[in-house]
Amino acid sequence: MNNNTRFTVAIHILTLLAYCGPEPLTSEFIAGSVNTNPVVIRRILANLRQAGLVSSQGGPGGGWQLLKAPETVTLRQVFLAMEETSIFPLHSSDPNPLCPVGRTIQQALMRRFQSAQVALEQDLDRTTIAQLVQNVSEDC
Amino acid sequence: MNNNTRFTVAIHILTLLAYCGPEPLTSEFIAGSVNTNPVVIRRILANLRQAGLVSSQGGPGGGWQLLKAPETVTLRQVFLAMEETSIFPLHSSDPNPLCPVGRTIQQALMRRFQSAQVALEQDLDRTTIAQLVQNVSEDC
DNA sequence: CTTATCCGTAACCATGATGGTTGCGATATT
DNA sequence: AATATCGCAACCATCATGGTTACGGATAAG
Repeated sequence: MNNNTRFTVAIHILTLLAYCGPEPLTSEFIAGSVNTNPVVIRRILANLRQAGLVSSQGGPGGGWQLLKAPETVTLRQVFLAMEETSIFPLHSSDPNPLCPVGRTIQQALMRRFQSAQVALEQDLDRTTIAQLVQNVSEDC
Repeated sequence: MNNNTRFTVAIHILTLLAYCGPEPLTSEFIAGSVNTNPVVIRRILANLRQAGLVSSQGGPGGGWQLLKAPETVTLRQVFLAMEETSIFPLHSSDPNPLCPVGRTIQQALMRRFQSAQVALEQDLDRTTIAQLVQNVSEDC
């Protein structure tokens, strides 16, 4: 499965935005919590903005804000905002079309993988950013 | 999510073994269907053997055979045999422990991701190698 | 209007994962 | 003995990923 941490960081960012209240947070501040470079944060936030989850504002006092109530943002929405392709990639080189299995396996797998991804997304849809904020607060 | 094709190739191999009947198939023959190098095939088959799904035999006339009826082998078993770590990796560098969110987010995420993975596996468990063989046959 | 912030984005780099390849020893069949 | 096949280590090219620098543009504060 995918080996990048963008989904994890995206959730982290949104949880932080929800936790720290309505004031805008700068990418530098967020990077301090995530422990990475501000540009990495902005790259991910660009996707979240494209998905309508956050807005950005330049200049002093600027930064990033949530556009939706944390109760209404599910992990599924975040997952989709990251534009991951498929959770399971197919063959790196196309299989042998002269083999009955090679000729047909990819189409069959695409259907199965799609089904699995739907199941995954349905589970992700059951968790909201608000719930994660709740978790953090409990831990204090 | 993970970006490797081992799961896909593993399913391909097992489907081929089930489709081509009980005679052993060589890694070279399998590689011809998958369109890759025999060593790549053997690497994946080593995992499947470790999981008790196939057996291997050296020497002329040797090769690989299924150890279980295709009706009893689900995609979940294949998935687990590949020993993928977690479908969603956590941060590459640990988040800031001085931040309330950074300090607690990983544990919360591990729980959520675990839940999502269970949902995924449950869906994978609904498909057997026999069903994939059926798909191939229909297509002929 | 000038200055200090802050975002937006391109470009580059180091690192690691992945798949492909070669080589050779071990094993089993004939 | 000869052949076919696995087992496995070693190496390599390619690519994805995250980190970093750099710089232009926009905006708020004074």
